[in-house]
Amino acid sequence: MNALRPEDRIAGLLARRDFGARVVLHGWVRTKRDSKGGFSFVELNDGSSLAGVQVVADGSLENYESEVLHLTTGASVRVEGELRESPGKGQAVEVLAASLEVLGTVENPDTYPMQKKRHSMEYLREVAHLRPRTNTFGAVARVRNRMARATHDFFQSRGFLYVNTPVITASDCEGAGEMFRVTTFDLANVPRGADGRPDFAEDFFGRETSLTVSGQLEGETHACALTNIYTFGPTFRAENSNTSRHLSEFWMIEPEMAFCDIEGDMNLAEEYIRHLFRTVLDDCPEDMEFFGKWIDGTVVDTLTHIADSPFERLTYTEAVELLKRSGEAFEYPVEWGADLQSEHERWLTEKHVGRPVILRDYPRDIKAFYMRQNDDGKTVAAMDVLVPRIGEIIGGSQREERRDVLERRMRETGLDPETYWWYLDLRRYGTVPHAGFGLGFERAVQFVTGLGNIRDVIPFPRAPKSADF
RNA sequence: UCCCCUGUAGCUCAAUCGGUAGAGCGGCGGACUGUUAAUCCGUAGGUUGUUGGUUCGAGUCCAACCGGGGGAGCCA
Repeated sequence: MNALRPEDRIAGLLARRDFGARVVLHGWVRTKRDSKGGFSFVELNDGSSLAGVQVVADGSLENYESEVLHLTTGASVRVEGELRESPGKGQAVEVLAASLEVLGTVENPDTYPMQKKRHSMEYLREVAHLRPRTNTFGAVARVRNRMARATHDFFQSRGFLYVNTPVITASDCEGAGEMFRVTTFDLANVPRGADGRPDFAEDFFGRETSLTVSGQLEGETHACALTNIYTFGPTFRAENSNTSRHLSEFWMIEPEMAFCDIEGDMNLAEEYIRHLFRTVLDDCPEDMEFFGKWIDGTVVDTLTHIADSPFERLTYTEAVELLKRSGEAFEYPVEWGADLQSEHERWLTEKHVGRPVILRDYPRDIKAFYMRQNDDGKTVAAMDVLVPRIGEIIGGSQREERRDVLERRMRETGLDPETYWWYLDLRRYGTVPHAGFGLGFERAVQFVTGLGNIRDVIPFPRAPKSADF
């Protein structure tokens, strides 16, 4: 029994018109409609497309009374039959079963969590092992997959090397939030030094280690040798964030380009996002139409619009001026030097321009140490891509390539240059201007699908107090 | 972590002022029909999140805890 080929899957079958052909198909029952007139309609889905195929099972099947009539949503079957033009509405083709083998019944139909009805997203999250069997989560899985492939296509076609940066890191401060510790210590009996603190020299790696919050610093090492690279891997943040757009474990794409400045960084970010949207619109029209109909009526138009038009670009300073002049009654005042609040970002993307906005040149005091100092002495060459509804989808910057400036900045922000010796070496030996950014993959999927909660665009969401499955 | 809302049947929800726990969907049984979220009739299904408190009496009021949602902060 080999893996099914695309042409043997339901999506392939639905495209065929060679009526009369003998076909074999496999899938899970979505609905069944019986006719005591002697036959049943069994709708099968195998995840290859949103649409399923209607199987006509008539009373002549030897197991019609004993098995077919008792099929319920969720049962798995193998069908052999004939491809026919469908006389019914809603589908062009159907399969008249010559045999219908039940591979797996649903043991307790009254408590099977997936019913032939709409379920709430909150409920489906509690049955994450079965939710991919729904229309919504099947569509999310296909779109997510297509976006992952589009990511590799985009960077590969531009000569970027895919680099795998470590998941376990010893960088104790990457400037991006709380980290999950990695240890093999028996937590009930942690070795301690004379000062009473855990003695990490005794731990597995002989030092304190954590799960990565970003592959950027390691990515820079390869950009400073191979020129253009990107990472695409899991990222972990132990922040106690309870929102619809944060996860404790998420996937991030981080390109890093040598011989590239902040302008090039923004150009690439914009191209990349538009490539993602265009690809999904072109290749997943059925799933996108579904999201438009059931999740968010505006997604298709919004994506089309964004794919076809340039992003708005503003400096942080210009954005602050706009916000101050907006006449909007914000809960938090807008002040140069302070981070923009959610309400400010939303006003900019949703009300002011109505599409993505790239903000650049932020005050250096609210940004990370590695961002390149601008000549004004006050700002750094940082950029954020903000989109309506989600907010920040990309954060990036031109990196500080001047060793003395970088080292000074590290000291100012309380970091010990010693621990970043290898990062500083990149500036010591053949330093080059370089830039990069990080895109939150789930936020991109969330934006594309229109789903309201980021926990519904990753198969098994991890969030504070939530690591089921 | 903070603010607000919320937890009742497998699911989505109702239950007036504190007074016998209800419906739709789903399941099961039947009827009917080339059906499409099929339709119609019948039927089973409950420790009202947990613990404690107030009360003659608590799904309802109070407290703590646990879970869920929305918003904020942190960020991608």
